[in-house]
Amino acid sequence: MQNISDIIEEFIISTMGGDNRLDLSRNDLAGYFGCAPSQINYVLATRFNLNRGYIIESQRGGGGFIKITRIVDFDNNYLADIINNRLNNPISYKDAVFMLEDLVEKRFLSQEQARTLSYAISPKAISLPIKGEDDLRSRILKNAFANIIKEGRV
Amino acid sequence: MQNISDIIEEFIISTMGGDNRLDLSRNDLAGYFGCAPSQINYVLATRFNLNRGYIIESQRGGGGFIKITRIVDFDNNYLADIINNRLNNPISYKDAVFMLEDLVEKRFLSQEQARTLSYAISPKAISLPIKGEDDLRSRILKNAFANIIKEGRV
DNA sequence: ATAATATAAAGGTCAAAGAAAGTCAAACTT
DNA sequence: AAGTTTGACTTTCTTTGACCTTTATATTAT
Repeated sequence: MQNISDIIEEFIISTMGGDNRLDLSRNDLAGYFGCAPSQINYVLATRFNLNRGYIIESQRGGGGFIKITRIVDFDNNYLADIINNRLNNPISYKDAVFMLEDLVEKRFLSQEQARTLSYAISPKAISLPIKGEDDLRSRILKNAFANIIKEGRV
Repeated sequence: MQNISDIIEEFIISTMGGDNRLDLSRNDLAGYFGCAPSQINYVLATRFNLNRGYIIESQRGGGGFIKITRIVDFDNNYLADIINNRLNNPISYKDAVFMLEDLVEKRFLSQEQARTLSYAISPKAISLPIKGEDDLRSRILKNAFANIIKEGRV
């Protein structure tokens, strides 16, 4: 049986229009899917976070809302942030795959590059006898990105 | 009497459709055959591993699954031979680069795939605090090649 | 009319429980 | 000896619920 989080994720993505934004009510959405409201937070935290190229804003109280925005613009800042910040920390396989997909959409990587890298950093490929797989993964990606920048091509 | 592992193996193979893929639930399958769940892992590890031309993906937790994919034409593929033989042993960076170039020349890899992989397996990317860099390198390539062959059929 | 207070209407957090799959070594077969 | 079977323990991911914080609106007091 498929889990609810995946279903909610799909729903959000398919509901998000061409403007890459979506306003929603946490309680309504939870009601619609018959789940606990905090489940929505779980989905947002695991699927619509920065690694995946999303920003969440929200407001509490009467008339409260949750706003999801897909980051569309790709510039040196975005890339620098990835290389200098996010990839200086360990990264899980799942997060890394979403990061790669995000970078394909933003035209920094080709599909082929992203796929090839995803094979190279999969748990099957790099699982270690010691702790540190997520750390190794970010080093591999960091090095690959640096070289791809050096190539100076799309 | 045939052992249960063989029976499960046959079941999996015969259940796998023309698309050479199968999604299964470890617990359900174990329940169906009245064996320990870990028996399924044993069957997968001994019969559906990379050396035999299969790729396993899985997820834990609610809605978890195990996905088996058969790499078609695995047996008569030059890459597959490399996977089965050379890449079961450690490989240095230099040797790996030669191997990649060779595979590009023989048209098993694109330039871009080879370049991307060379970034991922460079000493800078994967140097380890412990011994084992060359071993890690062959595992990365092995996994990447297997997945690239798998792509090729689609 | 204004300021202070109360109430209701959101969303947020966190930890415990649940649901899978993974690991590993001991025991068992052949 | 090699291959198989089992089960206890671990890890990962998801779901739920109790409790918390913030904000808007309604009510009350001055």
